[in-house]
Amino acid sequence: MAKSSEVLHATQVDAVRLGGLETSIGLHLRLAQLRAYDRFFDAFQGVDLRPGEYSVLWLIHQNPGVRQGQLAERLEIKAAQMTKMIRRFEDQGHVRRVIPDEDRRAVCLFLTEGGSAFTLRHRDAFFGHDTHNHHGLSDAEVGQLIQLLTKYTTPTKGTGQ
Amino acid sequence: MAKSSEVLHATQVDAVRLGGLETSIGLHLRLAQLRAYDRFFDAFQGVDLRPGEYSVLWLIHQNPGVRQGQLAERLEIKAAQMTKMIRRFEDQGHVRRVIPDEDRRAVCLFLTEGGSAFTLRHRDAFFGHDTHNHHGLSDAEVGQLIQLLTKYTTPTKGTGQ
DNA sequence: CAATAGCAGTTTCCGCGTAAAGTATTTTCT
DNA sequence: AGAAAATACTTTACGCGGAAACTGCTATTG
Repeated sequence: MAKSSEVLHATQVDAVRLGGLETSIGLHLRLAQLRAYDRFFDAFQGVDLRPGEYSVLWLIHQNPGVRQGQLAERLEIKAAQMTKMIRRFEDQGHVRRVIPDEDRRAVCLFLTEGGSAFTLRHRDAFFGHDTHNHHGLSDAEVGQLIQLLTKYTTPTKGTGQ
Repeated sequence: MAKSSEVLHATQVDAVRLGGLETSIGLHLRLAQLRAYDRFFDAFQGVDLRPGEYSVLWLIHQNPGVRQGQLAERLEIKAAQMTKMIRRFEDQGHVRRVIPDEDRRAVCLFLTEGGSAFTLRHRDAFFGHDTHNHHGLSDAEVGQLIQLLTKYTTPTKGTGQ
């Protein structure tokens, strides 16, 4: 019965005619990103953290004193969203905000001791789920995929074809 | 001055040490999807439509009478979200909902005349932005990218790695 | 054929992500 | 130096997207 329902299930999905949508990069990107999310949450079960949040913690760990705006720009997170995220991290005791004397508009970010421990504790969960064990893709394929995504994201202006 | 600020700008972004994040598929997928969104909105200037919404209209156009659940499953849109989207389309006069006698729980979807015209009118904007003119990627690269994304999204279970 | 389980879709509630406006500080221009 | 512009972030308001609970209909089961 499980089998027959699965077959029926597959039949229904395949029954939808895509009419050209099957070659839509946008749709494939969406579906791929949903998988990436699933895998992240599998690796971070019960931790209540999102991929973007771990990325921010990791970058602060790698760049102590980095400014919010630099992280926002690099990760293409909007400034408003970054403010809220950092506020949450501050409330959780993971991140410390420092207003530098050199420019009192800016905010420099540091991990607390607890935040650093947290970040390192989940390092393998994050990079393991994403950098290694790429769920069916060989290392070469991962390299190719990243290269193609980068090319799609950053159209070559000067050196391009 | 524009030039010097651009240089400074680039310097700041490059100053962020990624520490392994540069090979994160998840991050690259996010950045690529943001570009796909940008390009869609460029192509649909002033139309107030999102990629997922056009996809749904297109699939209804290709599959008159298709059920909400089938679209939701194929596009991995949650049922709750699909309900709201279809409601909006109905309010705009693009889509007609029909409860079939064969199963009065279900909802079958049809484009109205206006909805069909709307969908066809923007067909090139959608497929042009996404299927052709892939912003720096050759046709072969697009094929490769889609193949890799598909493989990432749907890990081969039976045939193994 | 009534009771139970399952299904298709809807409603409610909540949080994230964004745009736009606001605040405080620094830089530029004259 | 003082006015204007730019910068770095914050606040506010709003819509989308998701989880969970709910409604109404259909299929199963004893």
